[in-house]
Amino acid sequence: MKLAKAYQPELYESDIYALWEKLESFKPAQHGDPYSLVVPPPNANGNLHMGHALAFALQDIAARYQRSIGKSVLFIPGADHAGFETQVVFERELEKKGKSRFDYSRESLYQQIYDFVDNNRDNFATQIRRLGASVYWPSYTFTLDKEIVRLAYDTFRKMWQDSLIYRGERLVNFCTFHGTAFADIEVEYREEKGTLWQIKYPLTDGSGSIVVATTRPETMLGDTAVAVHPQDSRYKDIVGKTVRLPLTNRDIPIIADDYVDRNFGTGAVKITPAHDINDYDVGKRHDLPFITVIGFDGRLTHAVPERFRGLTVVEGREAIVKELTKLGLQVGATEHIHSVGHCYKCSTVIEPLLKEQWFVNIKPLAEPAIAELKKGSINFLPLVKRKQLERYLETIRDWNISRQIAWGIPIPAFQNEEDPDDWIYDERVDQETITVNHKIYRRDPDVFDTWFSSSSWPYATLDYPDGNNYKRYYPLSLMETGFDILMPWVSRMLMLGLYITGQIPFRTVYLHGLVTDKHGLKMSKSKGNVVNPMSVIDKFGSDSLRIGMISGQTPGNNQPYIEAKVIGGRNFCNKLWNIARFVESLVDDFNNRTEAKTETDADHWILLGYSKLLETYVSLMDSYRFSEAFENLYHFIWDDFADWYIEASKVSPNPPLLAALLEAVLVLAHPFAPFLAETIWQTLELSPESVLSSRQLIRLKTADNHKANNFNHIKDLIISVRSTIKAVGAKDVVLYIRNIHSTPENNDVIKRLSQLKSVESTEEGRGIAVSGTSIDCWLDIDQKLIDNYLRTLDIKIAETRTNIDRLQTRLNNKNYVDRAPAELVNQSRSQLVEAEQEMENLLLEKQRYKS
RNA sequence: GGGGCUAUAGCUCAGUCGGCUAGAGCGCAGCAUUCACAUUGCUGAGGUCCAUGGUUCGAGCCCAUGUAGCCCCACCA
Repeated sequence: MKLAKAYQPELYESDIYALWEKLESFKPAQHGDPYSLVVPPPNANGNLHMGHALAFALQDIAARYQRSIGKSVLFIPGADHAGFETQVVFERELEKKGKSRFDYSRESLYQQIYDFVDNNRDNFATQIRRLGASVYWPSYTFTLDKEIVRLAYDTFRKMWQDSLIYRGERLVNFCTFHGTAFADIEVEYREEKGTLWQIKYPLTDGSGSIVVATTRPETMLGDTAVAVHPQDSRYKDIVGKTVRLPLTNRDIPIIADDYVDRNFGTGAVKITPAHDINDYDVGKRHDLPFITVIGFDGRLTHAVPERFRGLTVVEGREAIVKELTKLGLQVGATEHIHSVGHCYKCSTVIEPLLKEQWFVNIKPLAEPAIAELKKGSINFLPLVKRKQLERYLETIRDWNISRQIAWGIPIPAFQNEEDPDDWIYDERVDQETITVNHKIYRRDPDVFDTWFSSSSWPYATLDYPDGNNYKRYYPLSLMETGFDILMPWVSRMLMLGLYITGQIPFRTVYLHGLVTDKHGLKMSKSKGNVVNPMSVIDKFGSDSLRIGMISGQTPGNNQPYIEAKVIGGRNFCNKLWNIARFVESLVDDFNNRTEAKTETDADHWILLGYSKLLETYVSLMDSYRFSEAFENLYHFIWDDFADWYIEASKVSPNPPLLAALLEAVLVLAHPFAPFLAETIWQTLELSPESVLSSRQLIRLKTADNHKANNFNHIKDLIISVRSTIKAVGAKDVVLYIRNIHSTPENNDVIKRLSQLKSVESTEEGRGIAVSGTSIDCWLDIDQKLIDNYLRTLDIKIAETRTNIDRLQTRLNNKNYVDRAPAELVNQSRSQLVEAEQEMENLLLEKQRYKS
């Protein structure tokens, strides 16, 4: 089969992926050291975005590279039910039909969302295939798969038995629009302008009053104390007295607590234990009553005077301030900037509300994780993220794992109808009530936080505890994910991994940054700056997208999506394609070719280049420096192979060597351009038994360094000649080259690549001397151009002088000579000798033309 | 309030152990054109490595301070 003139990815990509699947190319090899990685499961309901394109590129490059060095690679794909996220998406669908989640039972809602996600699954898997991800599909895992649910239950039960789970009425972050609680980390804080009101609370005994400062007057109806600082002399005498809470007939105590900041506001704080996290702590310390005045619907409750009941928080605030003002109790209002928590989906202000929830006592889990981090047993890229994670774990609060949504794993806990404190663990979650010991228990309607189950991902996907995969591939070699989920996900995987398996869950964590638009702004639908990876593939091909994403990429930094980089990738693919076409034109049968012999200087030079490349490539790939590895490969293929070696080949072709080089280079390129490399491999029918994707790195024969270096001199000469010809504006020039440097074949290369009229061997110099090369040679240029030549000569003389001065200054510095490594000093010395020689030649040359 | 990141060519970014003339891609200027490839080739211009101070024989890199932009965490009633 012949290669077409230009690479058209759309003609090949889907066939190539199908071929890989048919041949089970991504099935882990029987032999070889294990290397494992798991896709951080994208939301099963959605389309992949640019962040996924980057993540899959990085992961797949790692996987393919590791296969090429003989590892047994297990690369596991998966999808996340993404509880709350997905329910929100589904609710929007319902909304379009004029329905809401309240129209259905929890079971029905679950089933509908399940079907909805199931319908989208093909779409999702197709996109992963289009990205070329070399995942092993039979190991595909979904976060609601039986085994995953099983593990979530086992984990919950183990924690229950270890007394790490407790149920408590705590303040939770509650979104009154979505009707569910969130973990601390899910709340989005924003700086906002608010008002700080000063409100006078009269003392019950009529002996005066105390003024408190608050941004939330509506919660005063739930106040159960006023707090001042114990050392605050202003209030010393009234601590222990009570105040009559305005708008109510309750008397509440004035207490002393050093939580209070004397310098803020009036130094007196109203304490509302049921609606503020700090007040909650104060309330606990002082054993105050908890009065809930805001309900889960975001409206004032029955605990407030009738005229305020049912008002929203905002309405209540207005009404209360109005009434206080009328009573003369509102004695000040100043603008105040503070940060307010919002629901990250709907922006509703998060209310801290008292709610019974399941919590994980996190300290015992965090401590071993911190210890592992400190030991450095996990390699972080970038390293700085390790410290950040450590700090996060040191201050982490207990983890609320209940969510009040339908889409998720039901919590396997039941409550005694008679005794609310009697909770039992039971997995019969398909039943609303169960009977145990003649007592009726009612199922907790809540589901687990998504992170609770997805944090078991590293071992759950490996069939913990009995699976062979677990035994062979745990801990994972690599966890590649976005740095935005370092805290919510990576931290929890680490804690759970240690807790359940007793081992770290992964050896290396690679964190990529956010893919922004070209101006560095976050991509979002509302800004209209979203680029869809699938349309990029349509336009430029999958490999081009991949190369565009990883070139210049480093871990931990955001990176803009730049189309020019994708185009650069496309051009590279085209270059490699055309190299293959050139080689194809010289080789009849790739499988029955004679062994490559090394003949010309160019042959030795390219072989030496390849072996250097191979060494650099392996060391960079091993340390996850993909961008640099690719850059080296890119320049070898484009500059060395195409621009020099192939050009030289046109003078004296060595087809077997060209074929061997092409083959070798395709193996190195395939992690970066898998579709292209495989297409060439298949089309040229290289090693027909195996696809490229299971081919290991190829070591070529060694080169003669002396001959290779000879070609370097030829290269320098050609560059100098080109540059000189251009500078003086000559055409059709003859080059004379001294006999000892000359071989007929190199002369032909020089002639061709410098576009000379001819190259002739000579004993004596004729014409102008070519500088910047160690080969003695002369260009026979037209006398009329001598002035131009002298000008370029002067420029060169000036440059050389600068160089000599710099080297001399350095060598005159006694400290340098004494303290710098001898190797370096010697290098400087020989550089100086060289430069001086060059100067001498240049001056002589100038002298020749002076008259 | 605590912690962190970033600042290098017109643009987007690399730069590992500090090593001497700081790189890439794109863009720009000029030249080339039936040749594997115009998705091309060749030649070239373009930098106070944010600022100041320090350490060092030597600093883009290490230390200190500052400036600008960004992020994370946590509490501000």
